Amino acid sequence: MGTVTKALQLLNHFTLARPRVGLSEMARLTGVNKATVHRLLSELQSQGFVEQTGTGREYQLGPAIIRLANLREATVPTREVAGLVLRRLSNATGETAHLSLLTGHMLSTLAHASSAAHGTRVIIDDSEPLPLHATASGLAVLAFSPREMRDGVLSTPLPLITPETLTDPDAIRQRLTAIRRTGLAESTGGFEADVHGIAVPLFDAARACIGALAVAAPANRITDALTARIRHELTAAAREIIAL
Amino acid sequence: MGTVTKALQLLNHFTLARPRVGLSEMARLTGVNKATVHRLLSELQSQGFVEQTGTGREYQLGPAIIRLANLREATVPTREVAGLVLRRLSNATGETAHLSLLTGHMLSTLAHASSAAHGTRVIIDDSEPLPLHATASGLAVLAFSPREMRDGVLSTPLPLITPETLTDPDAIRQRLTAIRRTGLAESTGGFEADVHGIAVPLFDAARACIGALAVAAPANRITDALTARIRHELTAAAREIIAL
DNA sequence: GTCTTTGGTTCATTATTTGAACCATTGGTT
DNA sequence: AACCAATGGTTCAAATAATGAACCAAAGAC
Repeated sequence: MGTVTKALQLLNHFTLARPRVGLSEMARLTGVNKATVHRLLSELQSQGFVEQTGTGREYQLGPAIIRLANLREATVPTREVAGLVLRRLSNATGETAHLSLLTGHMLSTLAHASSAAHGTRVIIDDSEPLPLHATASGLAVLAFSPREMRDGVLSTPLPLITPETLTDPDAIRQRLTAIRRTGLAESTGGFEADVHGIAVPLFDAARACIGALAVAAPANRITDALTARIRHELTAAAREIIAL
Repeated sequence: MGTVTKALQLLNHFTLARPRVGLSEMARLTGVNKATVHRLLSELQSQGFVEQTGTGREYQLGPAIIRLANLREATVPTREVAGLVLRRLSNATGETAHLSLLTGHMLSTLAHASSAAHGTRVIIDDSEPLPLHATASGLAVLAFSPREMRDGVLSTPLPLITPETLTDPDAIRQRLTAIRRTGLAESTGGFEADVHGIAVPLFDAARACIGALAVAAPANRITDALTARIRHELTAAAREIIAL
């Protein structure tokens, strides 16, 4: 694994629940030598990708990321375009819709929209990475990704996120062939308990799978009629997205 | 220079004016070998920090940056807090205020606010990096940074951005000692023609200079009364910011 | 006061990065 | 249609930078 990759992966250990991470803790989390972590963090810090808090102890994400995000938004207005589609999709289904793109071996949620149709709804956290094996979106992407990628993901141990998470590689492969047949992925409670997700894959101009569009609903609200409606709206919305 | 730093610096060559960059062009822009650039971009791509457009030619900033920015905003609400102060500052002065933080050898603008008091106003682009030698904010930071940093910046050739840009290291050093005395930096037209900037440095809990707070006004509107007002409001606002 | 953990540094060993030269492909020019 | 000059991408020996065990000093915890 390249040094750059290693450095960038450090950033993935900052989460909502753990926004600040100390040097030793980061070494423990990543299994990388402390000296190495220190050098990588120093380089990230010198470029503003992380910064040290207050009196200089723990590390947290830095301001350079904000600047680059502003630039990305200004030049690649995916999010704006996606916003329109997502709002329509969430209104049409009465549920929460989100669009997530492949970044490394996980999905980054680009944008989401939820409907006011019900008092309860699924909440999406745009800053939380989605695992490929435990979400409908992830399965959709996995199903339509190149074989090497699939093998890469399924050959590493798959974390159990909820008691319902599918972690058996063979069982997942079976699911994936079914998904390839239908073009639709579904998953219940594999990432968040009581959440049912339905997702379709998204492709770029070179026909490579780059992400997924999904609708998530509270599991108890799921009926055949609702899934049928969601499936229909999803495929329609996906066609719109393709015309980026 | 470390490999990670080199990779991260590639990202700085994406700008509003040049959002997509090809492999050869990036090699030319950075002076790095094409093969090296290719490997670095591949690593950045594998983590979603850049992506290739459409049929796979040029590179552009990737979606992972958006996810991290969301996370940074959610966990380090600097921008929200800064927004309040900036709005007050811009209202009090009738001009445009912005807060920028040091990232590497440049400043990243975290947030800005402008006033509706006049028909003309300075426009701030949050995605544009500010050079240290050509802006009031940059001079403020430079003046209060450690000597090694100052020497590092002033020993490399300083680009002429407008005809007015100060590029002579000795002249700049003189300005910096004056700035250290007053605690205030001013600059006219060094970065954008007809823009007058006034800035104060910001420090973290360890008393290290981490950025600057600034007010920018059209040069033709500048009077002694206005600069006095801006200076007063700036120092007041800076005190608020310190209490992050 | 001692013990443990923290952030950070050192330096010989090791593995990765580097770049000149090299393809294959595309798009423009004559 | 032949040619030329770009492009994105690849190869491999040589050079360089990354690595990690051991080591500090400082700060909490007990």
